[in-house]
Amino acid sequence: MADALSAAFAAMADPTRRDMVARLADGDAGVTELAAHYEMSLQAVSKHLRVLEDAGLVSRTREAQRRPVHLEVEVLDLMTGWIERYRRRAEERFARLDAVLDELKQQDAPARTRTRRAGGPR
Amino acid sequence: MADALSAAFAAMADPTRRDMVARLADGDAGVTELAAHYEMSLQAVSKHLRVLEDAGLVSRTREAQRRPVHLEVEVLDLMTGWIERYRRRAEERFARLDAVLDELKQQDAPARTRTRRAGGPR
DNA sequence: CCGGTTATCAACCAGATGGTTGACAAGGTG
DNA sequence: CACCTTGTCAACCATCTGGTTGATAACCGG
Repeated sequence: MADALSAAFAAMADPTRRDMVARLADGDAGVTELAAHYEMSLQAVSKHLRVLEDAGLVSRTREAQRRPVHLEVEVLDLMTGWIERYRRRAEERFARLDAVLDELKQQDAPARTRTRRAGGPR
Repeated sequence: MADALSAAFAAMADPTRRDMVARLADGDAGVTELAAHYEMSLQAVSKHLRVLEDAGLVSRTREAQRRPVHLEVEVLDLMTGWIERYRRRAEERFARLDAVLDELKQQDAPARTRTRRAGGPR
């Protein structure tokens, strides 16, 4: 998997793991405590948590024999940061495109002097 | 896969597909045009685009024989929306926790009257 | 009409993923 | 100590994923 973003997105691609993240947002929880909400073995839940941990989305602070799972928000920020970056680029482009279209419309309406074969902009 | 979020996150979990999204943010592009940037067969690129399309991240507006690929930002918003929602919950919780700790510190310092066995708030 | 460009479909393959069961380690509590 | 709770490790299995190659479809230029 290598890069952090791939691991993070992959971790969030599973509904069970997203639900775990949602629950952990409201407070730390033990593995068994989490497992109570899902119809799968404790081992499966443990594996899901390992995936989240490897992605850096979660940490297990060992506290005596309890190993409460804790949500880490930094990687969440990494994801939204990436997405927002390119979302913004796309939107700036749309804005520019609209500007050009407006300009064309204004140039086109008054007079149509340039030789222009069938079908204007496309 | 079923739900939209799972498909979206899964689509973004691949570095090649994220790179495609990044490029498409700067403008629509054809399959071959995109494929030029990757060391893989055209078919593989086509499959990646299909994944993005199935996730709703991309659309193919058929325009004569050209089938330019176009980035759709709505699903990106869906993802950031989900993440930000729970990120906010976690942060509100941290804020509340800090408040409680501050309160405890102030109560604790002057006098320690309540019977309290080892390990206060869990 | 023939050939080139562009893109998809189909079959196949190796490796990752999500689940199972069984065994076991580590920490309190009777 | 014996035991129960909590959690992980290991092996196994079915399915999904990301890539390949080969064949085929759709469209345009000469």
